[in-house]
Amino acid sequence: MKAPDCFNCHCRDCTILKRCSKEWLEIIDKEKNFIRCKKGQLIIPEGIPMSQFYFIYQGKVKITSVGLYGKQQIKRLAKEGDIIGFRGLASNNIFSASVYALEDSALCSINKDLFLDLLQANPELMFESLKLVTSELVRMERRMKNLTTLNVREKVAESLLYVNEVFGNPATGELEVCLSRQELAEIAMTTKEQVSKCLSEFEQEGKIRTEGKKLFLLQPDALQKMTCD
Amino acid sequence: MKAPDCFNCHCRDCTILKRCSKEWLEIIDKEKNFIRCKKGQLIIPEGIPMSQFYFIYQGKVKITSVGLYGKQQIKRLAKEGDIIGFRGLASNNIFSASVYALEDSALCSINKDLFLDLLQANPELMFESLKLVTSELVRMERRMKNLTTLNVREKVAESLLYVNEVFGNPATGELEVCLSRQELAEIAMTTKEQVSKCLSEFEQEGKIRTEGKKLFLLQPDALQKMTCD
DNA sequence: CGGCCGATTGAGGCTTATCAAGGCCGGTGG
DNA sequence: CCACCGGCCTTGATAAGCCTCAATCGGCCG
Repeated sequence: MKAPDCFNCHCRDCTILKRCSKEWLEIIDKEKNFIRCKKGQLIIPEGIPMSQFYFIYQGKVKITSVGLYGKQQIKRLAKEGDIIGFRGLASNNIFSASVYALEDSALCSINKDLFLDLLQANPELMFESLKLVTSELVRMERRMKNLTTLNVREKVAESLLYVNEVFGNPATGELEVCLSRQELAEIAMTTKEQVSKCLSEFEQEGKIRTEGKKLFLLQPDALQKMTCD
Repeated sequence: MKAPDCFNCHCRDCTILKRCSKEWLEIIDKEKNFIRCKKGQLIIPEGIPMSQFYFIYQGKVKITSVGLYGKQQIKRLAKEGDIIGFRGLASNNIFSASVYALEDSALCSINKDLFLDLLQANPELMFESLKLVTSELVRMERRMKNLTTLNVREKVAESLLYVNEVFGNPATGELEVCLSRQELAEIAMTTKEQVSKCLSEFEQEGKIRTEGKKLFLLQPDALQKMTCD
């Protein structure tokens, strides 16, 4: 696959490109890097200085970080059109998480300084970015509340809803992503065994359906009722 | 106490006023509301539409929200100069938390629309707001990681550090705020009994010192080492 | 001085993590 | 084509950590 051009990008409608003048599009198109990666591959390692902004051109990724005793946590899931790098705007420039490809993916990146220039030159984009970061903050606080007050069963339900929010097919209820039990556990902050048991229960209760590796949410409302909001 | 005027406010150096032109200061001064409240009082109730931005003029507050089964959680602590209301920028306009005064306090508020106008008219303020919200997001993610991966003892340590970050006196190590064991538990997401036990341990180990209702951090580094970062 | 509220400390029980055994594929090689 | 292997998933037993409950203590205020 060769690097796409920004003018005809299928992500033209995303937060950033949508609000760029022709001149800025040209600059970005010229300056951008293009990165391809295979399923499972580490794209950005934890701990490096955050000098780039990344845009997911294609595919799905997970953003993880590792805590005490090597305990893994999946902080966020992202897909085509999403942006990675805003957290670098806070004083600390070190990237505090790793990004892995959940399937074959492709990303574009531009230098952080270039993005900052673009922000300054484009008030509308700045405002959109503020709203974007704010809504991430709100979502993070909701997840925090769920993960710290709910029991295991409820946390697994909440996590399924989160995965559905990002990767779910509203028509079929299918979670169109391949996550292992271990990965679901790292979203729900529990163990793979507990996830397994909860999924079995949910299936018996008719709330979800499994079909090989596929997962369908049959009664998202029933899951919703188990969580806080 | 009568309403202060914005030109001579002791918070003139805060995020907002610092970046206001004289004209805007006049408008804000004229449009602002001034609210006083006693210790323990509910200032903003959960669930109301978010139509105002609040600035803490004086005092200390806690921002709490209640989860399933009435379980309380303290999401954030704030003090003089801090701003409450950015979360209203996300699509959902409902305020998802309550604000209580931890001591006698005073707040100024302005209409959300006025603040939005001010933002649009002032790119520098917009950018500062973006950085502010981003750093809140980063801090929230760090707390989330701590509260979901650490054991009780470590969570209590982390919570003491958080309180210290907001209300701590760097010179003496004193946490200059009066929080009950129950409130500390709602920060650490555990029970008041566990907090009590951990504090006793920490004191025996020389990490903290209690003096009546006062709390001093003697070895913040030792507490730090127990957490993730 | 008595009563009340919050803090402390200990005992018991519940939830959840850990460990272990067995099952179900998908891939590989004979 | 089939046997074998390895990885992941499932399920049950066990153990540890934490919450809940209860009793006691201590300070504060009337």
